Amino acid sequence: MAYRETDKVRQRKDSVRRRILETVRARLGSGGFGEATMKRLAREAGLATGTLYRYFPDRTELFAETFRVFTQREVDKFTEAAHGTGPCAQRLASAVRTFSERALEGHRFAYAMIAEPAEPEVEAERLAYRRAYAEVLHDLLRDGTRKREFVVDDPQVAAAGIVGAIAEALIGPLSPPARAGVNGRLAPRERRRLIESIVRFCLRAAGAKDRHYDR
Amino acid sequence: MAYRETDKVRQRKDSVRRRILETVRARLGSGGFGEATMKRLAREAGLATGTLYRYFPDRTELFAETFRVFTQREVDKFTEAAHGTGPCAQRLASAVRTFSERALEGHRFAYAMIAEPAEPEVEAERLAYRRAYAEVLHDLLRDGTRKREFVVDDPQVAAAGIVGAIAEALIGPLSPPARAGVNGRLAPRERRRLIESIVRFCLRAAGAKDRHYDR
Amino acid sequence: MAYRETDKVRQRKDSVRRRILETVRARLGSGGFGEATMKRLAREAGLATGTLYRYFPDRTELFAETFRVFTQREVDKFTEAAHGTGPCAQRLASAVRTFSERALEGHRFAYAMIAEPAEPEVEAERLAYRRAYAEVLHDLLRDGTRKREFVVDDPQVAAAGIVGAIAEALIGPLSPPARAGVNGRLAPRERRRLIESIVRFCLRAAGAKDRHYDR
Amino acid sequence: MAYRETDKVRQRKDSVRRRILETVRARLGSGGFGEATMKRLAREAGLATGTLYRYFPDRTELFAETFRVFTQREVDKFTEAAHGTGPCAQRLASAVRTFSERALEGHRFAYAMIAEPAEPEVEAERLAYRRAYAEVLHDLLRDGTRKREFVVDDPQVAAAGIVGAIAEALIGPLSPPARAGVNGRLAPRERRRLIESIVRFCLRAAGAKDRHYDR
DNA sequence: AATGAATGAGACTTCATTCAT
DNA sequence: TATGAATGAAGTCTCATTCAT
Repeated sequence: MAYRETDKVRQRKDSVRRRILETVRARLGSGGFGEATMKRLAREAGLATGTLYRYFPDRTELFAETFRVFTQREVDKFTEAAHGTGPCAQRLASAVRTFSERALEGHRFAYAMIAEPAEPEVEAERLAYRRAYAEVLHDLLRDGTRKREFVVDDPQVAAAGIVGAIAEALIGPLSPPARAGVNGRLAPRERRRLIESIVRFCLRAAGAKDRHYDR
Repeated sequence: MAYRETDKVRQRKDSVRRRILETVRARLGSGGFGEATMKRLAREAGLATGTLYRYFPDRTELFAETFRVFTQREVDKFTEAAHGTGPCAQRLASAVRTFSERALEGHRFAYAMIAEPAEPEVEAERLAYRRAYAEVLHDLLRDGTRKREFVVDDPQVAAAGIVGAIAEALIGPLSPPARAGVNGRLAPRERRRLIESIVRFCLRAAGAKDRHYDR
Repeated sequence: MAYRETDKVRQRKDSVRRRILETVRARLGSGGFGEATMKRLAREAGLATGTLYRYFPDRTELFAETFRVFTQREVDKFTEAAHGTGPCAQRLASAVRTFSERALEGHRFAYAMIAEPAEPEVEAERLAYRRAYAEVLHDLLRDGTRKREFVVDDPQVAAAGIVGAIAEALIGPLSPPARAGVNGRLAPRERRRLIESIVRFCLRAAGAKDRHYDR
Repeated sequence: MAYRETDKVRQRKDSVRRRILETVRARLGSGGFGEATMKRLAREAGLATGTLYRYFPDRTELFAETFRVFTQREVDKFTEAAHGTGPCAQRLASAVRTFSERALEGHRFAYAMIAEPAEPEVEAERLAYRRAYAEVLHDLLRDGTRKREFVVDDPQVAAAGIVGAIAEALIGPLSPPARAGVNGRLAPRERRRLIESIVRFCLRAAGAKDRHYDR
């Protein structure tokens, strides 16, 4: 019986690949690049070192691909939230909430995605990540300005500013650990309050007339 | 006579120490942690590797101290700008300008100070750095709110948001390279315009009634 | 019918085996041992890595067998040329020409066969290769000496010397690239001239009275 | 007391460098490139791995430098022998003896120097090595031909041929182990006889009229 | 019988740190 | 006190070999 790349094999390969990417994400999310050695990643994925190299040509590309995959996922959610049909302020509020909630989940990973300097290939992915967010916001802000729902001088600056504001408010020193409970996580109640604070801040920064789009 | 000699020696040691810290700053400012090897830092400071260890116990502490020293310097300037006697909006504008200008100067260094994940000791310094900024802003925002010059729901969130907004708008994808001229630097005109955009964004985010504190 | 099936299978296996050996030869002939990884060889033979191990127990034995097979082929040609019925000098000239021409064809492969140090098992094959040539020459030189056509003090040394002289003159620095035309190959005219120079050198080294056995 | 590269330190460094090169030579001389790993070389030189990299930028350059150093030494001796004032045949005999004796000492090392394919940088050194020998011989053969002491058709081919003949006769299968005594070395008596056989072969190959330049 | 995914030892190289001079 | 030579642990990556499919 000749060897065939059966469905089973292909599924298994896909699953291994996903497992590797998920492992990288987890490690970046708790220790940053410094701790993400190939050997350690392999061990944590339950594989041999060499196996990583069957799926990705080198360490750089492994990280770049991780960024690509998870960026896409995040940006999709974000875009979906921002592209509703309701009032712009409502859509902005929804987008900010989405971003915030997902970032609070993947704390340090979002951090690594947004901030951690790395090799040029990775920087390129990071750039795409930030830009994707900024662009979605940019469109939303311009739309809102046209419709007189927002007052924004420079939509590009405002878009970047909102992204940065959320990130900083979420992962900066004010919230965790400063506001964190045990094990560095916010209690659900605190967390909701923090997010709504951020939402209001962003709405105000966008010059939204109506800032009452509470859930 | 003996103690005079001692004095001279101390001065010399201080000077070497400052030189080392300045070298670290310069290197972080053009290459990040990755390129900041002890050997290279020593060479760039005109010293031998071993000499660095006479001034700092290890690499971690060298970076931590660098952060400490330059954080203090930056925060001092920032505080000075924020602590004037004029209207709060004017003081906020001035503080934002100060932060922005200094960050644009020391681009990558500010980046490293704000963003680059590192060992816990360094993270602690970074935390202090961000917190120092946030606290100055926090005070200013509360002051402004009391005086009815600002409208802010949660001063802590707003403070962090403003810090993040500035950082993102400055070092995010919007500015260099997207807005950059040749060699990655903004032309003075563009640069002024960018900073004023950021100032207006922050004033609005603070709910400032009067947003016309142009220079 | 069963045994016919078996026959067909055997033929197929032989054909695969030959294909593998030919692939090894080709790779050694253009890249040496360094580039001859099992994976690459498998790919170039149109097989999977594992399949190589069904035909040869390990890498060492694969190379050893390659040497064995091609050595035999070369030595056969050489022996045929040396074993004619004409004058010894003529036969020597013919043998030298044969060796030279074949070596110039399979440049790097001959090189690998003659020179490249390797594991003991391969060295053993290489030894056989060199010895086979030397023995054929040895017989010819003794024959010629008895018939007073040659003057040779020590036929063993002379035989080895002639083998070495040919090899060196062909693959040493004198010929390619020093004498080579484009793409490292001698023009046919130059090539003929080089070979005839070598022939004359060998004839003289054998003390041949008559050295005019030009083609 | 400021640090100064004292003579003692410099001498020590020179000595370490020589020790490393000698270690490489020894290892190439008994195992070839395959066994010459950086770790093993370091251990055999009594150093740490990293120390090798203080003296040579990488493995390739370490080998290239080894070749350079020992090539020069060998070629110097060879040239000295060939450049006497006596009859050409005598000088050829002397040069051949020199080459042979030294090659018999450093058996496999000479082999590695002459034959083992390696990275381009090493190949370049090897080329220089062979060419240096060939050139010295080439000059001698031309000189002898002018003075009617030699009869040679193509001095380049003859020069290469003589180099190859010596190498093959010495390190080929005929001599060790075939002719070797215990531990792969020739007895002094056998050794002298072998060398004189080679000398006579070379003299005849050069068409020397007088072939009696025994020691 | 054939496949190629997986393995893991081992190669080269870097670099923070120590210590004799 | 300053130097920089030496160290060796640890990182990335390769590749011969095994084995479930």
